[in-house]
Amino acid sequence: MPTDPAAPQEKAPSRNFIQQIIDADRAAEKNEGRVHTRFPPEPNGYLHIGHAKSICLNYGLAREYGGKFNLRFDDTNPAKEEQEYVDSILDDLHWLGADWEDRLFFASDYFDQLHQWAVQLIKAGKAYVCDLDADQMREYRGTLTAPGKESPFRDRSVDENLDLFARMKTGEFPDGSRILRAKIDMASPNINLRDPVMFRIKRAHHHRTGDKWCIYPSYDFTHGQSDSLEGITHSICTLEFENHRPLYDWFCEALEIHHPQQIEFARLNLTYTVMSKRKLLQLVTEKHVAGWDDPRMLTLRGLRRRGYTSESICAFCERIGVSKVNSTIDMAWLEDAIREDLNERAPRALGVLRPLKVVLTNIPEGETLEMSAPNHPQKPELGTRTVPLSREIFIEQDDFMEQAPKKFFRLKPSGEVRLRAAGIIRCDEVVKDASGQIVKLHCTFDPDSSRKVKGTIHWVSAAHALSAEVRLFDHLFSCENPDDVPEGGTFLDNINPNSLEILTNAKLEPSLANAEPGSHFQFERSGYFFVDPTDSKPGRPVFNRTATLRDTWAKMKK
RNA sequence: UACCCCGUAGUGUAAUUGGUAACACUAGGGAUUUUGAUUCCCUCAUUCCAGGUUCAAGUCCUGGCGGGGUAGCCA
Repeated sequence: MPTDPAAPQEKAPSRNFIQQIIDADRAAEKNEGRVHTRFPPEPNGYLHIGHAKSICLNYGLAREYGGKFNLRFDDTNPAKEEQEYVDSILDDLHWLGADWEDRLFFASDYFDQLHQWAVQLIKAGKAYVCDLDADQMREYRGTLTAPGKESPFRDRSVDENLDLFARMKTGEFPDGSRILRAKIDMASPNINLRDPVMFRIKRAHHHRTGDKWCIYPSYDFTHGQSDSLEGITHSICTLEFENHRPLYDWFCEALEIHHPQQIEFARLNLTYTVMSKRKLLQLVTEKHVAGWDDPRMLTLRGLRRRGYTSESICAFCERIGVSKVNSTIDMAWLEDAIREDLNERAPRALGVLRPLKVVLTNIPEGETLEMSAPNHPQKPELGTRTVPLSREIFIEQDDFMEQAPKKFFRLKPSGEVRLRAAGIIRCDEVVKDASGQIVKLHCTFDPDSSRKVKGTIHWVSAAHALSAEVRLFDHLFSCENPDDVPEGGTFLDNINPNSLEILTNAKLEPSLANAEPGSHFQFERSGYFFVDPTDSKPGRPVFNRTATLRDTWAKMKK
């Protein structure tokens, strides 16, 4: 049917507040209509899902408006930064799919320019060298409710400031003995404007500039200028920098340079996890997890190893939106995003996590039947594969109940159930050991599966099964907000002791022996699994459970 | 007790800039199903509170209340 151009159009997709700002800027032809964003990580840790939100936002905006996107490392504090982090961030960004083309920058590239600008501000009487030490600085700064007082060094002459700053640079003074400050307003209600630090003396080896410098610019004296130098139009950061914006603006104006607009949005919070670098680091260093790429960690490396795809993470970031409201997203949204992606792309397989042996008494010993199973029920074009069936098979322990409730559609004594892609079995006998534990089931197999049966279960032929290690993960914390602890407690008290379960005796269909590390499968009725890229060996894959399938039965039991 | 930001279903994001609350996820129902999966339907808010302006307020004004941020020579 031809579309009628006069017909009411689909409602315009809603615009978030940043898009609205950019729309307005472009309408006013600000920056000649250009859009240029950037992602500015400090290389002092690994990227996590919260960074992904920022990356998708910045990169997405640049693409949407046909603009540019830069990657810039904010490396102004050599004491905390390392090349290792630079490398991992580069790698994670590539994986995520962000493309900065040839625009990879480092704030440390601008140290000379920043130094020059500092001299310029000194000459303009807008910056001075202060001899107060850190404790004195704090005293003079005042408090949230009380104004600060001016430093006794505030009115030094330009020449003296120039001389002192030059000597700071040449290394004449010890660390912390002097500092270069902007001369703004010690009584400002915004503490960031109470003569903030521009350059500090710090003898530390920088991962890029080595020992060239012993003075380093502060964040506030670096960030806006770096944006400016790169022609950034919209400098997007998180809410805690709101109070820094007046200072960002002050430096751009005092220096009379291109003035990007800082825009703040709410950082991502998720239930059942922590997001701060400090806490993630603590989890790693105190060995509550195996490392930065532990599949339970919401670092990009952790998610990647867990089996999350970059597409699912971007879809998630798209779905959560962006605003200035402090909010906490339900972890279920992340799980939903990966299920949605993997449901499409993951080929199906049969895998029994906790095996229970079943003897199909009417199949002769040594005989192997070849069953044909679809690789994807909704995508016949993905074809089928052969799954062997023989006298002894494994089924999931949960799929048999001796005393079954009425709604239990699986196997029970004298009951029938369908074996996926095979046939129907009837449970004739429950075999137990001396202690009453169920050892195995005796069933009869009916290859005619045209009959209607309530339940269908997965299975694996015992003689052909691949025994594999399967790792199951749960939330790292057992409550929605791990930081919600009684007096004297810490977030570590809320660690979920059962967040990792390793199954060493899972039974998988034999085709999985050749599963490629880094590939995804759905074990039918169970979940999505990822072949661990670092621990798998040829012929001996290790599977990480990325996510379970939705399970309405499990919910009914509650 | 200072300044700044923010309050819309359980969660998150919208609402053509003053025109009668939408979308997604969750939850609860139902249909289909050789995965209790997928898919598909249905149900769930008078927008923090109180005044005010207006024919009309989630949107504007005033005053409350609530949440968050800020006192590194961290970013």
